[in-house]
Amino acid sequence: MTTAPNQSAGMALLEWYDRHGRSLPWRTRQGEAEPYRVWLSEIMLQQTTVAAVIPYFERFTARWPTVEALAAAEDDDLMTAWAGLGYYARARNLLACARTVAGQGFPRTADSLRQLPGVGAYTSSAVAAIAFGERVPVVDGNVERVVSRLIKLGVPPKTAVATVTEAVEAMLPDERPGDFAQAMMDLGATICTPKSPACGICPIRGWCAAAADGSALDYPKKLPKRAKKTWHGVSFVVAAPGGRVLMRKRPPKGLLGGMLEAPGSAWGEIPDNPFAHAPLAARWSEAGSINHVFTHADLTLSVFTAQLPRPMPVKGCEWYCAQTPVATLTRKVLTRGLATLTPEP
DNA sequence: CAGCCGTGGAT
DNA sequence: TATCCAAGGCT
Repeated sequence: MTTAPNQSAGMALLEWYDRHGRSLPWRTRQGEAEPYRVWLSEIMLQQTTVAAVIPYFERFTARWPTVEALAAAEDDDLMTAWAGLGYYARARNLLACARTVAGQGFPRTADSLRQLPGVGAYTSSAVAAIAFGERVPVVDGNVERVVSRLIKLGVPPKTAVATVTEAVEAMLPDERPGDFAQAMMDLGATICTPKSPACGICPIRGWCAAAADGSALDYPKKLPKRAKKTWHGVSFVVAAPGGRVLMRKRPPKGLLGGMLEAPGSAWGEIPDNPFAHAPLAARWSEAGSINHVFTHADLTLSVFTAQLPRPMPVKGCEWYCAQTPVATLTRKVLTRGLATLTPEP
């Protein structure tokens, strides 16, 4: 029989964190971190790996060193800087949030942070704990997994938020709530991993019911996964001299909201007449197709391409530099189309 | 509240 | 290739 997670486990975890915690660009060595950097990193890290975030974080903080600087950014510049990172609603919320906070500083409690756009239960508590030292439980995916194993939680953690939160509160030390939150996440990221947990070197295995009977891989219990849709569509890559390419801006909300794309059809059933969706009359070349995986759908786009002698006005579209940062899907389409126009030897 | 919302890396 | 999944939030 193991001891249920308690404050001693929390303190053991803090000692481990002091020796083995990761060094990351948004972390400071001692004391409270800059709220701006903590908030920015937490938004970027939503459902996004540390490795993917780091270069974006470095670029953002170099270009916009303060929340006031970020608040003064143009919408298009912000979206362009975010291009490739995904979940673009985060970028729109980021800017709205910065403009709300600029000049008066961030709210300093989880409850007040929670009112900001794009800041939910996790992010509000994480920023409050890490940047302002509020003693609140922080529950992310890592913590859900760690706790599921500690107490052998028999249901998916999303369906037992109160139980998970109570377990974290039971462990929460009196001091250093921010370090404790980051320690839990580091433990989940480096020791208590999804597929190969290193229970043998875990600093809190003495409190872990799953480690005690070798059942860590049975947790967390998973929700049944839902079926994916398959979408089809057509895209048209139109090039003009000077490295120009024709694009349009997607509607501000929804999938890839506010991002640039090559003109073409809506996505769904296979279009019966692809050229009905062409932005203009031209001699089209087939450029093959590209595949793209969204969280909830697989997309296949047939790409057609044409070269114009010069840029000309097209309703609903504008001409852009082909190197403009765009969402990954659009980058795939442009690359495919432009490669067909200028084939490699 | 279950579905929507990106992407890239690991296995 | 298929699948999972990574510091979630919104509706």
